[in-house]
Amino acid sequence: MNAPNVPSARIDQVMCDLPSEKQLFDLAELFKIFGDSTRMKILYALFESELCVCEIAAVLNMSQSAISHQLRIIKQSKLVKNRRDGKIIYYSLADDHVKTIIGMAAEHLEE
Amino acid sequence: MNAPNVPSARIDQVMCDLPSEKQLFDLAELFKIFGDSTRMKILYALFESELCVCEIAAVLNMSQSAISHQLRIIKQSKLVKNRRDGKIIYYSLADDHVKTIIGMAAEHLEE
DNA sequence: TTTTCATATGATCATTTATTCATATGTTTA
DNA sequence: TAAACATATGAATAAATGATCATATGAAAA
Repeated sequence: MNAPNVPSARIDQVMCDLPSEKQLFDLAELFKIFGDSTRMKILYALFESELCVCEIAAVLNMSQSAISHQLRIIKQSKLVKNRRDGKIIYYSLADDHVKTIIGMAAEHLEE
Repeated sequence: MNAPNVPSARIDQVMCDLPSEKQLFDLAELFKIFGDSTRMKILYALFESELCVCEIAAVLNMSQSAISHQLRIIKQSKLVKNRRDGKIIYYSLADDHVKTIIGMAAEHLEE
């Protein structure tokens, strides 16, 4: 059940070239954000302009609560930021990384 | 509970600029691949060179079965390919998209 | 200050998912 | 052909996750 005829030196090599457990975990956590249709829709909606929670809920035709829960998750990853204007809270993309990352993935799918 | 003082025209605008339901779903499905530590480790291990299932299991210190199940999922997304050499099956990255996509995400985390 | 509106959040439930175990498939070697 | 090896796969289980409902918070308007 061990690796076959391969010198274990090669396995050690690959092993120690891996990023740290924490780095790998953080990366996976970040990608989890994109790995859900609802969150993907929210991010795409924000491509256009900043939107408040109500508007996002309207655009996705989902409940305010569901959107709010998802926004909380997305916010943790620092992919979006928000600002308050009275009782309304506007969300927007934090930077261009979102577009770039999604763009790369979209490219893969086109082939 | 509807969007506040915002003309619904803006909501319609954003709505119809969204990619199709299927495109959004496929994108999310692709990102799900990266959204798990084990699969992330497998992909990183394959950055170096092609590896057989046994080797990957050794590198990640996990069971052959667990790795095989995950490879099946990754293979569906066409991110990896494989070739058979006798009883050994070698897996490798299908193209450079994996590196690019992960690279972009890693950049986001570095800030 | 009471009401209303926009958003956030805790609990719950149903679904999805990752691993394990047992076993099947397919290839090589004795 | 039988035994050994590498990989794949189905069933089962525990843990994670997303939506809903009810309710809390916080700000503006009446």
